[in-house]
Amino acid sequence: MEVAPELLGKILVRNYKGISLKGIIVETEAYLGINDPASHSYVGWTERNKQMFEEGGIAYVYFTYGNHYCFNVVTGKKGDGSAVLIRAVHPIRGLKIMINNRDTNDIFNLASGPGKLTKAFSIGKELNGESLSGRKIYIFNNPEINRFEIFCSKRIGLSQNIDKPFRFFLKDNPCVTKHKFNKESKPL
DNA sequence: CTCTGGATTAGCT
DNA sequence: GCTAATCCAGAGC
Repeated sequence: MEVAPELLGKILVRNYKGISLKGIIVETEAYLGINDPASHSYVGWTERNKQMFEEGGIAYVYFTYGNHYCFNVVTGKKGDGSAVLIRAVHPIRGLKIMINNRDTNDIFNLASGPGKLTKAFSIGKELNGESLSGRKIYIFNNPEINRFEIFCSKRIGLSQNIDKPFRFFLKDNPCVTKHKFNKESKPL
């Protein structure tokens, strides 16, 4: 829970075919682990969610709706099952590759959603369990941006435990997903 | 083994 | 705002 807003403003880097794809993280959601009914880890350890129960610092990537991958940062201690879903980033480098991956040239639409960003950054199940301080993909502090307004709202797309304000985003950033929850959001 | 629904998106009305 | 697309993990039998 504490980690999700801290990831905002940091830079996600994906080294893909020798090129660095970079984006500023602008939207995240916290999934607390085995006590959070909305979390995949709520049901306990399974083949699908096993990476969530590892020590934090690795990726949990899963496939959903028959079409899309979602990218999470595992944040807990071993056995916790907690993770942060990266919902959107603001692309800043490697735009040509992302445009090619996404079939759109609208910068604000390239990675403005969990399925969109995995496609733009070419993140698939082969990165499930990958270290986030390794070569293929990593996250680092952004030295330039340190002032921005963080808002929070309910999490999107859930059917259980839907009222917790565990979605965090940079206020007014154009790459944050458009959603009715935005207007009922409030400062963190 | 079969069935169901999902941490979504794009495209149409 | 509504829904098809499209697959697989989890649950039930």
